[in-house]
Amino acid sequence: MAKGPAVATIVDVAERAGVSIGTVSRIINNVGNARPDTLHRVQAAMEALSYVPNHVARSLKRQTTEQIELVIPDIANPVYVAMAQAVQRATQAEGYRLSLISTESNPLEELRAVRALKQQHVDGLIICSLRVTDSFLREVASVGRRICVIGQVPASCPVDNVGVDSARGAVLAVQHLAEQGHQRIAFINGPSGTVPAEARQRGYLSGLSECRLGRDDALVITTDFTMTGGRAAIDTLLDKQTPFDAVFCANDSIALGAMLRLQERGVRVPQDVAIVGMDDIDLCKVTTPTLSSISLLAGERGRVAAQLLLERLETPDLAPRRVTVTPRLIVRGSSSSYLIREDVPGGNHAPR
Amino acid sequence: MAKGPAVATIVDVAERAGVSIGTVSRIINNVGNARPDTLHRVQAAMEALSYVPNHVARSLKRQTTEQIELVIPDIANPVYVAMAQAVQRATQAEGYRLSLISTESNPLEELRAVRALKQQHVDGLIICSLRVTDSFLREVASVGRRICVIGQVPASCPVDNVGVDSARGAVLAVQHLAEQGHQRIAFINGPSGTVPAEARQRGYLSGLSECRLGRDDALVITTDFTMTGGRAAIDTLLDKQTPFDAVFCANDSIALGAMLRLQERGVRVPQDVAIVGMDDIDLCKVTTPTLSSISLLAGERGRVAAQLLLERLETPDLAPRRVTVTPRLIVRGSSSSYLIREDVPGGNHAPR
DNA sequence: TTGTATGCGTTATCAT
DNA sequence: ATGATAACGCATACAA
Repeated sequence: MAKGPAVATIVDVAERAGVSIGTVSRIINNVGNARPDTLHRVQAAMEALSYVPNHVARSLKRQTTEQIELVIPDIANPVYVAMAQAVQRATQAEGYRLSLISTESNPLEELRAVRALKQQHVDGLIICSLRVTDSFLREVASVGRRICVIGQVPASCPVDNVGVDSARGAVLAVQHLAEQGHQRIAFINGPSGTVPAEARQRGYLSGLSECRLGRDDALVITTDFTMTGGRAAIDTLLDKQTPFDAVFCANDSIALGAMLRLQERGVRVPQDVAIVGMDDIDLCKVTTPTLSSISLLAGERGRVAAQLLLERLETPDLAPRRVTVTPRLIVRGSSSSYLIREDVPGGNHAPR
Repeated sequence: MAKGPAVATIVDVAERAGVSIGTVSRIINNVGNARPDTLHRVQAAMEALSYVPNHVARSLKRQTTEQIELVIPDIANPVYVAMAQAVQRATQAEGYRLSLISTESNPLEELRAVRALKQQHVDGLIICSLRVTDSFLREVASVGRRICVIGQVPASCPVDNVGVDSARGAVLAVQHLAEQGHQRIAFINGPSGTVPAEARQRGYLSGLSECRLGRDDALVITTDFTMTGGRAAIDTLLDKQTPFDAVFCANDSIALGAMLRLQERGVRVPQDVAIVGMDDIDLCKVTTPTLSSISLLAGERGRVAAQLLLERLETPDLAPRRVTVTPRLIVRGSSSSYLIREDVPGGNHAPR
């Protein structure tokens, strides 16, 4: 199925130009010298036949595809989009083509991607996985070193990886809210069982104790990592009648949904309830009020991952390296009445 | 640079199993029959060497990569993401791998993508281009038929393509607003010069005349296809002091920005000003109020494009086909006070 | 049922 | 400076 059309090969060019294929090949890759007239004849032949080198054959011979694959869990998530853009910039600059695969968190798709590397389909692989299972790691290990994992991998797994201390990020959020004078800080988390959700919960709790705030399980809600999830969580929280004066959300989608729902139900943000999200997606900058968030530096992680992979492709027997980036707090209107919105001159947030 | 590591080939397997490479190959592709014991020996050898077929060599021999490439202008735009997801589903179901390229509207990148097809890198190509230039079309034509263009291509270009009548969509928006009793309908358009912007402007104008509404150039603003653009446009409009009771925005990002800015400046949506956007991105469903929009059926277009391409790969000498989808009006809260929000039970939009 | 040999389109190593 | 030829790893037509 799906054979390509007949197309000129290097043999055709050589024939038409009346030279050997060796000569043509040398000219294509401009290695060695060619006499001006043969050069000219060959170029004319290439033009006439509109010859273009077959990349598959070239890859087979050179044992290199000049292609890198990036695997992300969900292309609909702006965080991974930012990551992809950073990776693309970095790899493209080095002359590699980047192909992007979105697995929709389907482990089978992740496997397919790793197999593409085994099959020499691509030179290297950057994979961002939410659930780093043992079988996944075994697969990764089996595939050699031309891989870089974005996410948490156990120290025992000798593979390049770049992670982020998201628990630390959660601590930052809680600290910030506490500093603003909030005492009862709710936490809307994603589905338990995923690595990110666990880490954020840990961070939330240790943030509370660092700030000497009491823990109240009624303030912790688990939901989906979506705006709809955030809306629902606020309804649950409000209907519980448990008072709260701030919410930390495990990602920005939740936070956005939560903020909208609070406003719909007549709760003012940030005056009545302050909100901090996590991921720092672009949308944070344009809502009313703008949304404070913990940046997990998705773009930065992508950039670093690309760099690690590119270095490894150059020098395959480097020792495995592991990089961890530190989250940053981005304060905006949803957690600070004193803040003028950063992007729109003459914003609408008057001091308290 | 970047050679792959040494890995078992079919020769190694044959040697270890004590059979010929022909036999191994036949077993791999389970064609013909093999005696149980040889089958077993070969499988054992493959296991032991953890053999995996080299996809590049296979592609060269079979003249097929089983890979399709999708080229979109901007991966940060939810519309293209929806399109990509649809294409991915369709191609994956047929056993093709999809690799996604985002050109950031860089014509050079589009060229690179088309060249990948020429180089037999991929079996087929779906490309969604904003500015369909002559040189682009020449390139496309030169590459054979294994391509499907999403967007407007002149009838003279014999290539599969799927388009959408976005002018018609704009008419729908204006008609709807007029039916709601609005008389002075502003239009916030994207940068002039792009094909989509031109079409939407045409549609807006013919919508006005169809509804016997006067045209007022003061009500037409040109800006970026972004939320920030929408915000700025509203400021311009409001400061002009030209009255208006509705806004049609050339895409949803603009519409979202416009709605937020109106609300910030104390204008109620939809009571004071109604809004209709275009593209129907997911975000429309979760704002307050929800945003009416014209769906351009991005997913549908992706699905159809994939189908066209797959059919062509099966049957290369089909005549070129061209499909045009018809936009749909999606009424939500931003243009209808009577509407209860569709996604949240007990929404907050009381009848007028 | 299995083995042998040739070619897919390039590149690279030899001679010339 | 150029030509001939052997790989790259796999699939297949043909022979055994």
